[in-house]
Amino acid sequence: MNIGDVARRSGLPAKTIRYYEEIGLIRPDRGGNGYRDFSDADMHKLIFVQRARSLGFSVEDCRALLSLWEDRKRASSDVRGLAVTVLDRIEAKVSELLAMKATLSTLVERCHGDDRPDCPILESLSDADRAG
Amino acid sequence: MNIGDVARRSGLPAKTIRYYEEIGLIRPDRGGNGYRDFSDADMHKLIFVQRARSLGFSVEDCRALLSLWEDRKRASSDVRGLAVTVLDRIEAKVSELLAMKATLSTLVERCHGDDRPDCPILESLSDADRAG
DNA sequence: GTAGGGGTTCCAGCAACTGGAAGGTCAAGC
DNA sequence: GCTTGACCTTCCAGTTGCTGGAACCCCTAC
Repeated sequence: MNIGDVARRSGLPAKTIRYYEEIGLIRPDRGGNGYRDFSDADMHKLIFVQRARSLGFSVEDCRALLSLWEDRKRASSDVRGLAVTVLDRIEAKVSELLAMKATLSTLVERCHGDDRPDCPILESLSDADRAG
Repeated sequence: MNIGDVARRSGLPAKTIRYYEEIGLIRPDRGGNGYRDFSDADMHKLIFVQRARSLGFSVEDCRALLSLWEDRKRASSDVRGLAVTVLDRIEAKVSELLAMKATLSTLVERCHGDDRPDCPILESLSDADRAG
C-alpha cells in the first residue's frame, strides 16, 4: 500500500505518517521506486496510534503502548498504569480549564461590550491592588 | 528595576520576561551597564500579561489586549470579542477532554490491571472491526 | 582580589506536527 | 512517444511559548 491509501484508511495525514516513520514508530518497507510500502501490520499500528492519540496518549505513550501490544507476556497493569497517568493529566487539565472558564465567563457577563471604552475585563487584568 | 525584581514581583520567570521583550510585548529601557531597566509601567504590563495568560489568552491575544488597554478610545466590544473567542476555545477543549476522559475511564475500569496480559484497553485500541 | 549573586547574549530543544519547494514516478490519453 | 496530472520523495522552515545551558560581564561585600 502507498502512503495515500494508508492515509485515507487511517485518517492520518500523509505528513503525519512520514513523521511517525521518522521517529521510528513504524518502519514500512520501500519499493524499488523509493515509495513506502505499507503492510497490513503497519496499517494496523497506525490506526492503533491514531486512536491512542485521540484518547490523549502522547506519541511516546503510543510507542510504549505499541511495544506492550506486541509483547504477548505484557502485564495488563502496565497498560492500565499508562492509561491512569493520562487520565490524571486529562482531569488536571479539565480542572484548570474550568477555573479559567469560570473567571472569564464572569468577566464576559459583566462587560457590556458596546462602543464605550470602560471594560471590566481590562480592569480586572490591570487592577494593581489585586493579588495574583 | 532589574529583571530579577520584576520576575519576583510579577511571578514570571526572568527567561519569560526576556522572551516577551524579544517578541516586542514590552520594551524596557537599558542602563549604562546593559542591564534592562524596568519602569512601573513595564511592571504593570507584565502583571497584566501574566493574568491574561492564566485566563487562557494567547500571547498574541495579550498583544492585542495591551494595545486595547492603552487605547483610551477603545470599544469594550473589541475586548469582549477577544474574551468570547477565548472562552469558546476553552469550552471546546473542555468538551474534547471530557469525551476522552469518558472513554478512557471506562476502559480503565474494565481493565483488571494485574500481571496477566489480556487487556481491554489494548483490545479497544487495536480492534480492527471498529469504526473510527 | 576573589567569591557570590546578579545580569547579558546566543543557541538548542521541547511536542507534534504542518507547509512548501524542488524534484522523481506512474498510469492514462492522444 | 509525449504530455498531463496525480502521486510520491526529501529537506528545510515554521508553529506556540517558553526553558535550559554555556560563556561571559558586572557589582558588592569581605
